[in-house]
Amino acid sequence: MQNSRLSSSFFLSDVLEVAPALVGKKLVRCFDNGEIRSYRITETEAYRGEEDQACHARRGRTQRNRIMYHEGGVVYVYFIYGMYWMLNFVSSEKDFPSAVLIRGIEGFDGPGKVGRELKLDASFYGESLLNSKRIWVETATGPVQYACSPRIGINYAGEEWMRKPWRFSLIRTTNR
DNA sequence: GTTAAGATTCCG
DNA sequence: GGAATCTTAACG
Repeated sequence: MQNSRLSSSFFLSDVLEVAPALVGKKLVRCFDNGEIRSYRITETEAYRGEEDQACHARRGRTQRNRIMYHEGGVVYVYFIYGMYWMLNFVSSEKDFPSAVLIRGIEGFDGPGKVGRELKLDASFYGESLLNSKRIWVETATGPVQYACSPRIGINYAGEEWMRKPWRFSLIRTTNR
């Protein structure tokens, strides 16, 4: 139980398996002052391949998205709207660009709030979830139910891609 | 070198 | 509905 950090094989699967599987897992963050907090992941979104018009890799490899072509298990962060750091976990095999956007963690609903709470910055770009001392993901026990729905904020991607039900939200049943 | 737009959130 | 705010990408 101490050593329940998710391993490489978890992140090497297709992003459409990894994204829903992350719902309900525990995101652990060790801050610079030594404080450790863990949060249950409540909402994720999948971005999959160059053909996905909502994905940052839709125009091929660039300076910003190059980490998406890395094999699964590393962090992809980027700054947007001049205010927010978005947290993503790269998945799948090397050279297939895909990532899971962490849209919500327990108590912090919304990708911008997640980044702010976790005090993310550019230094997390490419951080490995497999051996980082600052951020990683742990397994959680018990059954998890989630709902699928269309992704948010991707109007530019076109009808076909806007419709994909690639957002995964935790459903609370008994608790609360 | 310059410019336009974005996986959002908060406030009015 | 609009502002906040800055990086990236797409020009030239």
